[in-house]
Amino acid sequence: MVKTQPPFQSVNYLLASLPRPDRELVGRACDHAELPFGEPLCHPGEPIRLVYFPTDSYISLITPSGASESLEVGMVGNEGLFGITVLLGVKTSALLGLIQGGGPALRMTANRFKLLADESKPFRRVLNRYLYVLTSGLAQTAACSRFHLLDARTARWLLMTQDRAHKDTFRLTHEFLAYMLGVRRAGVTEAAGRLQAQGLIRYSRGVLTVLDRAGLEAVSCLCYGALKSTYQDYLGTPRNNVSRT
Amino acid sequence: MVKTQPPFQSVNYLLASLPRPDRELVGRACDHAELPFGEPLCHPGEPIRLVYFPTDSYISLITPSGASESLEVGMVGNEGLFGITVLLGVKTSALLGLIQGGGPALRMTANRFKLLADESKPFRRVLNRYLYVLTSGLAQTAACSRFHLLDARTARWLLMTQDRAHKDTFRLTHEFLAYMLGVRRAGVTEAAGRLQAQGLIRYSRGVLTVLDRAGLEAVSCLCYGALKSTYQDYLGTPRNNVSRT
DNA sequence: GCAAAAACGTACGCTACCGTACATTTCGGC
DNA sequence: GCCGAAATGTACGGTAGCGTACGTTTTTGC
Repeated sequence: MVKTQPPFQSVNYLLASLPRPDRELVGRACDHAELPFGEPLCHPGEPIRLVYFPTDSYISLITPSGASESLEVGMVGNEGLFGITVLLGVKTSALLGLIQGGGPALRMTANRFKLLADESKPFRRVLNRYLYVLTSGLAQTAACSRFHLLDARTARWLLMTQDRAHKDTFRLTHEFLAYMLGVRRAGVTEAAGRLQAQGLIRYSRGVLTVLDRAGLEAVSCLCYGALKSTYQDYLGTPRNNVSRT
Repeated sequence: MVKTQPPFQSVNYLLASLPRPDRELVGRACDHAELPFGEPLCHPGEPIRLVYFPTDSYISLITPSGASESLEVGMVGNEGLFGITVLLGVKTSALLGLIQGGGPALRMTANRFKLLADESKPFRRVLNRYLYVLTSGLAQTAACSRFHLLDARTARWLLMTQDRAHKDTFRLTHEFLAYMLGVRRAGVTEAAGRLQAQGLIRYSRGVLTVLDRAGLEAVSCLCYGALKSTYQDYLGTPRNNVSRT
């Protein structure tokens, strides 16, 4: 809502959806941060000192189940925020927050965040709903990673990432994607190879380009659409829309 | 070896952990219900009109990902409640609530619940923490069902169920367990057969008995212990303990 | 007491993915 | 322009669980 010469998507939807007074109240509590690509934002078990509202960055939420067992269970872009559990009075992260797309974000201290949530009813309302949506996503992801084939899951992941990257080219290695999906790197190479052979994507040495979104959606499991429409249902209503000043 | 007649675990830990005034305030809003075995408590998409605090019953939370794809992502016994999303102002269930162990529960209307949560700070505190714990469980389950072998998952499930059943014998068919774990019925038959051959359980036509808890814990994945200690961390502290009057 | 259904046992080919290993290509640093 | 590291390609035996089908046993309903 401030941001002087941002390249592109300099809005966080959660904040933008607030009525003006609340938006300004919350906005004043924020400062800007630049999230560096590939860095962990918060390790599991660590205290959450700051909450982040990505504007043109995005973060993976990863469950650290065991030594080599890891799985992405959620994704935070400019449609959400990192650190929502603070709303519940829990200032410890259960998940690993990994900066998946570097870029700008707004942030504030966890304490300030909690106070504002108590103070502003519209803010709290939006945060409650976001927490619900994120939680629904966890259940969806559980079923998805249990049942759906790698090609479909890969396609879904690429679509979700592109939505948050706001561009059709972004940094991504097979190794990293394998880590997110909880599969072998070699498995991702094969899946990605198939998608590329179908002309849906193109990639080379850590840079991936989406060529055919509709094609990816066809390959993807229905989880993509389901997650999107859940968000829409709870946070995309006219009442919460961005289109006001 | 255990109680025979009224095995009544007639306490709900969330309620019992409240300071006396709040406990009585909340208690007065409740009435008693008998949950019938095997019945759905709430279908996904349906409104949550009542929230339930099981005392000697338990409920499975199941994500309905697709036609034949289903997966249990959480379990509610007398350590929790069904309908926690009402706390977020969302009176729609995203999950299927299935009565897995019939028995008594306390309940109140969703509206009343929300009002009480706004009114009583200790109540809200406990509910917030419970929501956090349940959410952590979703992430854990996602990883578990992705990585762990069927024998381990079966053992974990049996342990978690026994904890909520408060007895070592309870109703359970292979068919139903397969539905929970998101695998074939035949697969469960094999896994359960192996556990039985090891002398850990005994079962016959829908009735299962746990013979060796320690043995089951050895077979189970670490998820069992992880979930339990997460609950303990956030809802089992002295401050929230039952041991006061 | 008998048919029908419920619960469980088992078998068999199949497939997606695993674990591991090794080769190849490209890029950045010097 | 060379070299090491990063990124990707590929291969191969192994396996857990799948889909399906068909038995067998026990319980239930009438």
